Amino acid sequence: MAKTYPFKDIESKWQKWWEANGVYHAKQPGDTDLKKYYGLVEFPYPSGEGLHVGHPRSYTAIDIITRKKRMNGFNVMYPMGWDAFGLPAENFAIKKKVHPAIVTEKNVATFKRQIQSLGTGFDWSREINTTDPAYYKWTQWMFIQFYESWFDEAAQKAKPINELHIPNDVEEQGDEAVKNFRDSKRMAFKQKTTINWCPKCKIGLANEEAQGGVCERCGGVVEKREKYQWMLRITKYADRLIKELDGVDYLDKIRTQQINWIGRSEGASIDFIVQPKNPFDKGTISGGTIRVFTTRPDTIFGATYLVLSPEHQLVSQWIDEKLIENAKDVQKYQETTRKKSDIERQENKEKTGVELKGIVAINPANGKEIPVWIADYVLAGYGTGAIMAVPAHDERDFEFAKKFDLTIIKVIQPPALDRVASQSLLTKGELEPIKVEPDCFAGHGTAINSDFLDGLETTKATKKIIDWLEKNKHGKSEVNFKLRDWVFSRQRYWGEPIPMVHCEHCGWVAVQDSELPVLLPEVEKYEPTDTGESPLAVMKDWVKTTCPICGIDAERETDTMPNWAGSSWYFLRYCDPNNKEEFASDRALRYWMPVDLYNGGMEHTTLHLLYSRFWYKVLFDLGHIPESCGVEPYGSRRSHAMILGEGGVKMSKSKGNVINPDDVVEKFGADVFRCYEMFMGPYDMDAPWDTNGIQGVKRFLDKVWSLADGHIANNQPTPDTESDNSYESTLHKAIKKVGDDIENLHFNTAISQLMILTNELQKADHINRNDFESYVKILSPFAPHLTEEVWQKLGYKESIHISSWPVYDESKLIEETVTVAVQINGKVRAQLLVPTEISEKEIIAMAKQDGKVVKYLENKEPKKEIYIKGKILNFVV
RNA sequence: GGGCCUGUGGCGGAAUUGGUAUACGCAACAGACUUAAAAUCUGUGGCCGCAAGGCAUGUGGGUUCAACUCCCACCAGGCCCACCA
Repeated sequence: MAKTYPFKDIESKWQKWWEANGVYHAKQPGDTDLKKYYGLVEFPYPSGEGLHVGHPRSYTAIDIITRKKRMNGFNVMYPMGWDAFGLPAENFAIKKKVHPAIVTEKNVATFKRQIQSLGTGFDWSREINTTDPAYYKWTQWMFIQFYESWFDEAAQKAKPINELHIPNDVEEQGDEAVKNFRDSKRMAFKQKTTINWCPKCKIGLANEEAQGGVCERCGGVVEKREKYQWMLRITKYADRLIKELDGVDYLDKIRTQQINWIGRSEGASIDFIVQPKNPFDKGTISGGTIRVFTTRPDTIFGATYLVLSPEHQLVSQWIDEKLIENAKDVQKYQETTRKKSDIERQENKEKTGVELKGIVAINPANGKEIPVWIADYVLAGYGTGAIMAVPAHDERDFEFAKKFDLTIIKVIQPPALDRVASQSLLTKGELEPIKVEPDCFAGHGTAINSDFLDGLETTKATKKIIDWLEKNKHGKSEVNFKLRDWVFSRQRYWGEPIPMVHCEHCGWVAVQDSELPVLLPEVEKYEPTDTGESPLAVMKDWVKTTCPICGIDAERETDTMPNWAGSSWYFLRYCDPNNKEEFASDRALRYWMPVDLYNGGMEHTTLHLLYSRFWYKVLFDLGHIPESCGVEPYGSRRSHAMILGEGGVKMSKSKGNVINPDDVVEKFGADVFRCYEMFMGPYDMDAPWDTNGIQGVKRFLDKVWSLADGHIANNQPTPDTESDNSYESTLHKAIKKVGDDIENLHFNTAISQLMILTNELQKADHINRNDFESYVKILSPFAPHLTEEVWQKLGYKESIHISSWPVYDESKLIEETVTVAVQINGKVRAQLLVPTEISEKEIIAMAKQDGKVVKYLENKEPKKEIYIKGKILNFVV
């Protein structure tokens, strides 16, 4: 009587029925009194490769959770859409001369067909696409909100630019000064930054196209080039992006990765006065001040030289002022650094540098004159782009000092020794403590002695020296971040046009709201131009426009937005996807936000997750998101893992081990596919694909099918309530465990419990109708098609997926008898089958009668008797 | 170099607060049905040993009546960041 689950006849039938009946369509506030549940998976980039078997793993996982929530009585929203701007479509367009929009449309159709064949309960009435002008209109509108706002440090929030107070001295300098002041504060601003430039292809590359410092297209080495780019001031939110994580439930590793990426470090900025070395010039020409950042100001007595990054502004300035004696060497070094690729920097960490001859810096603490160098181990982009080198307490400085034979002064201060660097240097025996000689303080103002910090532990010493620096105006305490501002320009075609106009007279001006969206024009060539400008730059008709303020001829911005733009706010659009007046109504946002559960890959933890949190906070601060939604968009964040090829290696075309979801669905059906992906291992861990493993899951569902078949065949018309059944405790245990496991994303153990229950039910000669229905219900999130078919065969006209989740009976979880293991000195020696409620006294007495126990006790009286109810009885002799 | 994670049978993996290690599934073996095979069903199964018993959760220590679980040190593998002062 073995029957195979006939998925081919069943699955597409129910998929159509569900869609036609709107089973998964979420109701808007006002149409329902139910509480909401918003489950979200990262929307895919519809690549030409089609769906990967990794996609369904997370789609199914969140599908299972949202199905259960719906059965628990929530108004569930589980939407899906397309993050469809991006490089692959554009590169394909360049190669094959097909419009990216056409390629994208085709890919979306494929993805949608594939996802729909899986029976995932997405609300397709809310489908969105980032390349749809009706969508990117709002992406552009939001960019303008960034442009029209500034960050108020005191209030720690973004505010409209017209609330920016203009200081009197700026106001006195006239309109131009006021305008510049405003522009310098905007959340979106244009700035010169370095981009990756491929000299062979003559194009600017995105970071992801220039991985490892090599051009993705030609394999050539990528150079750095300076270009004006639109930037978003995410660094202003660095503190809040860390602090406000406290209010959300993120997986620990996601939280720490975000915090590390932002990279907050506390320390001090210290000013070193620079002077010409020649004593005759002293006092006549001033070299200015070099500001450095350090996390260890307490080691200042060991600072024996300064290092600037080769790109440091002051270097060129000094050359112009003819202060540098070896200007030629210095310029040569600057040039080599500029040409150095990231690869070279990474592979060769050998220290290089050039001394700036002709100038010296004064250590403000002890007044000593120290040399100034430039070296590429100091990064222009971090801190002030300059450091005080303390070779005795920093390994990099130490290496550098050894190589160029610079002074190394060990600060005699025990607390400094706890630093890993100095410790390892000391144990290597390479460092002899050197006491600073008193005569080197001579001549330079407010010098103090290094005894100043003696005996203080690091934190106290740091505080004391900062106080001293502040009092004497040599520096101040400062916090620095690794996080950089967000480079928002791309010289590409397939992205949202940045809605800005440049006017000779008014400067940069935002396009008026009524003119949005700024549509992507049709172009003939998708290649970026030789000058590194966007392909849009050659569209003279499109570029030419008039200034929204003064009306004279003006030009459009030709750069487009990065991929990350559309995905920074898509979860807001789902709340109200067809709204033509706003990106979403207040009412819809108040009801749906924040997202209850957001799932995505670890690879998006640092970029997408951070960007979208930032984007949301700015909109929130500006009042575009209701207060009641809170400052964070995602209430909880979880992460899926990868599905590997057979044998545990990454799936790739070149290895030929790619599994196509279509083939799996064709051969086994969607329910088997879903259950298999949930059963293969813990959800948050990588798991290899196993063709045999899927066979086992198929057997399981076949078993369920024939069980149901048998049950329905001798189905009673009315529900019976017979309750003396052997499977009962297993059933109630399963209701509890499957429910708990779903909430905790432990899908693999939920399925194993369902297998155990199925095996048990198979042995039973009679199953009560109520019990059988509970069984089908708890299976339904995993195998939605099969269970729907069974459900309707049981006579129901409504979907099983809107039925209610069964409740387990606590009293039925407890079995009447249990097996207790009896241990002697922690080793199991006997098993006793006893009534669950047996008392400690009784079981001890019983155990002592047991032959094996008697043997191992060897007539000795136990020193200790430990009984853990229903589990273990341990005799210690 | 820094951060995070993982080591349990032939394989994927279970083990809720420390309480019978190896659930569930795969593969394997034996049997039933069949002319035969597939499918299905029943059974066996950590390792050594005839057995009694002993040894087993990467390695070595520790805490405990009791450790996959907690602590310390180490080894192996993976991922991310990487000259971040």
